[in-house]
Amino acid sequence: MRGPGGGANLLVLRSHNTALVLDLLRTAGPEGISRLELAERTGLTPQAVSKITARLREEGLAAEAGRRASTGGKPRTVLRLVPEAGHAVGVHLDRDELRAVLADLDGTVVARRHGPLDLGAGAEAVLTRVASVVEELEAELPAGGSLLGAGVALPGPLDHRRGVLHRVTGFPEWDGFPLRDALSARLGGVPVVVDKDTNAVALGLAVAGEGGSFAYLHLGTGLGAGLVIGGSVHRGPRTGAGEFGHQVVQLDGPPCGCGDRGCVEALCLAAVARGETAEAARVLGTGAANLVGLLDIDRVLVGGRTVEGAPEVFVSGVRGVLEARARRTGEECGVVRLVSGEERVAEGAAQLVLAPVFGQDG
Amino acid sequence: MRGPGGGANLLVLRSHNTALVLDLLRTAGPEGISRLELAERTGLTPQAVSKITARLREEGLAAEAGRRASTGGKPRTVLRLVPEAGHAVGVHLDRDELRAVLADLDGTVVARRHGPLDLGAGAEAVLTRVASVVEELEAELPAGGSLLGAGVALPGPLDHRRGVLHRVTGFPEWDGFPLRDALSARLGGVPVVVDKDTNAVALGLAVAGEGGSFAYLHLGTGLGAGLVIGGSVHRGPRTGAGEFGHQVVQLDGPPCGCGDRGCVEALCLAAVARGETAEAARVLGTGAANLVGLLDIDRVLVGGRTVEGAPEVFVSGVRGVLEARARRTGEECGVVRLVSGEERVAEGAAQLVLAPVFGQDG
DNA sequence: TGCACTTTGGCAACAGCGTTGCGAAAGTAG
DNA sequence: CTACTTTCGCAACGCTGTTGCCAAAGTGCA
Repeated sequence: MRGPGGGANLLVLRSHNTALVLDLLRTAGPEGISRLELAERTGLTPQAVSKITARLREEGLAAEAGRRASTGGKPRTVLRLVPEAGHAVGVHLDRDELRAVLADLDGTVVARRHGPLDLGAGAEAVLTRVASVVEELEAELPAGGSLLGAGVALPGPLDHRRGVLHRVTGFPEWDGFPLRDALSARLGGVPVVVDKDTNAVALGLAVAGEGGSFAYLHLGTGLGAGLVIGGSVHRGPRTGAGEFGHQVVQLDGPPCGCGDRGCVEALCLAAVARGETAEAARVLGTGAANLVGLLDIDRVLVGGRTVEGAPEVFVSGVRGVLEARARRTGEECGVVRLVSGEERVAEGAAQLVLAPVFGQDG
Repeated sequence: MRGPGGGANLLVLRSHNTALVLDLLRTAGPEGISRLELAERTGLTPQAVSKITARLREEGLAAEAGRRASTGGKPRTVLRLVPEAGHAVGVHLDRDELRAVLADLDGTVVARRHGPLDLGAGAEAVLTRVASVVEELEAELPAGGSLLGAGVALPGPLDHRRGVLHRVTGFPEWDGFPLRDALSARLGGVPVVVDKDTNAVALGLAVAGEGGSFAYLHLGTGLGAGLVIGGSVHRGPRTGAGEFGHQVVQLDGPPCGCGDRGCVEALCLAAVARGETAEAARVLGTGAANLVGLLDIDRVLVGGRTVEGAPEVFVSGVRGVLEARARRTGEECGVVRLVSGEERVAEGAAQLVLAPVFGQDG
């Protein structure tokens, strides 16, 4: 909670606490949560919570949802988030495919689009395509519903803060393209947020309740990572963090496409190509263990097309390396878990817009 | 800025803004800073700043320090921090040496102690020694001065949050020793903070104006790191972050004391032992490049006894690897700089107590 | 020397935040 | 039906930063 320059005034205070309450309402789901419980969880007084929830109910963001059983007195009134109070579009641009979802405040997908895409067709063509998909989904908004914005997730390294792409691998014409502003202009001023696909997935996981600090490692045609530290996505000063794939784990090893030698990505994919999946998993695990040691994160999650090919091998391989390390250091081991889902990136992209409402990723 | 559970009330708001103003006063140094400048920098209104500074002056933490030249109107009154309003003791426990300093709010050292130490003499003996040194320094407080607390920095891995040591390398009897609470009890309740030596150095650098995100790499008898991300020391959920030395950069490489193979520490120190300093620097640089890529940090700083032996070789070696990586990724290179100073760790330890006053590391 | 102007910064009134005191509402227990 | 417990809103309050206004303290020009 901080305004421009770090100073906080009463408006900042209010939006901070409001976002906090909204987040607890969202986390509680359809069963809802009582005012007193909100007070306990936030550390605010019950009366403050009452005022905040009264305002939220007036604005249509929250509503009553029945009552709890009595514990000897007046039963608690249960409140819930009204998910239809706001929507966001999430777009996943891959090298050969486009997926887009319309999600409500709760993150629930209420409409979807998908089809082939040629990133090489040039910025203008892709931009037109994306804009029309967003408008199609906007047309499916429930009556009276409003679109908070559109989130776009795509591979290459990019500047999240300015919404500018650099070096989308294999497509030099995208270099320096101001995707955020261009798309926002096409959409008539609708707010647009742009981020790496791995960051979108990591954000989606964080919002879905994957607490604390964790890393999402994505092994597909390349190897990337999304880092969540203390509940928020870590992007770094130049928003280029998460360059996991070109971490060197074999000094003077085999050359990598990036120009260096012995990168995790090169070693891992080469092992996969040789059919040595277990070795690939061990290499991946070594990189993960380095990450865990440096940042002391709680968990590592692995995913991506290549992992899907042999999930058990990758999970147990990475887990093996991490557990061996944990036995030496005495620290709790970062647990490894497999995840999947076709629309995961698009849903995470929608969260780029939704999460700030709940005080996350703002 | 957040209270228990994340909820923020007016008290939290006030201490946040007060700390912000105090930090700007500290940063401005003896020349001071005007109210209007404080308002611009914090984003608060001039009137709010006036109220905050009035309170600080009443409490003796701030004072007027002359006036600026007029720019056509009433000249600005300049305010400054009163460094004597608070002091902290910083203690550096090394394997064979103890250094302690008494620092004022500004971080200026006003008294010092140092002498040999035997960490192997056991917890009780060392505790008595440390307590007496702290009391000696407390006696040197200026008249009316108060001691805010004592910060203790030492090598091994430890639990910063609970103030408990684990595995001080080579001294198993320290395992699980609750240093913070034990020392605090000896000192009659004076607040005590405990942290790794590398974290103390990193914090000291951050407070001294080393902005943004950076890593301090310490190469002495071992290899450790202190990470600062976005202005605050990153310790991780279990406060074990910064295990830089046992990052694997050579799969199946030579065995390390930790039980793994190909760790940066082992490779680096082995190269030093062979007299191949340039190779040691290249290995260190590779580990640093991995870190820079993962976290997208701004700068890397290297130090420690081994580095002091051939500073130019290490700096240029690490810089070479980082610049080569930057040429490939197109991202700005994390600059490498050499630092030194006998009391640096002890000064940083004092900042473990002082920094929270200024809203840092709290 | 005097007057107009600019800039700083305090005083007072204010709006809005969470807090406290109190009482109505809505249950259970006997 | 009565006593008790628990929830939760209303009203008054204290404290925050904000706004409107004016005194203070300079410069610049006639």
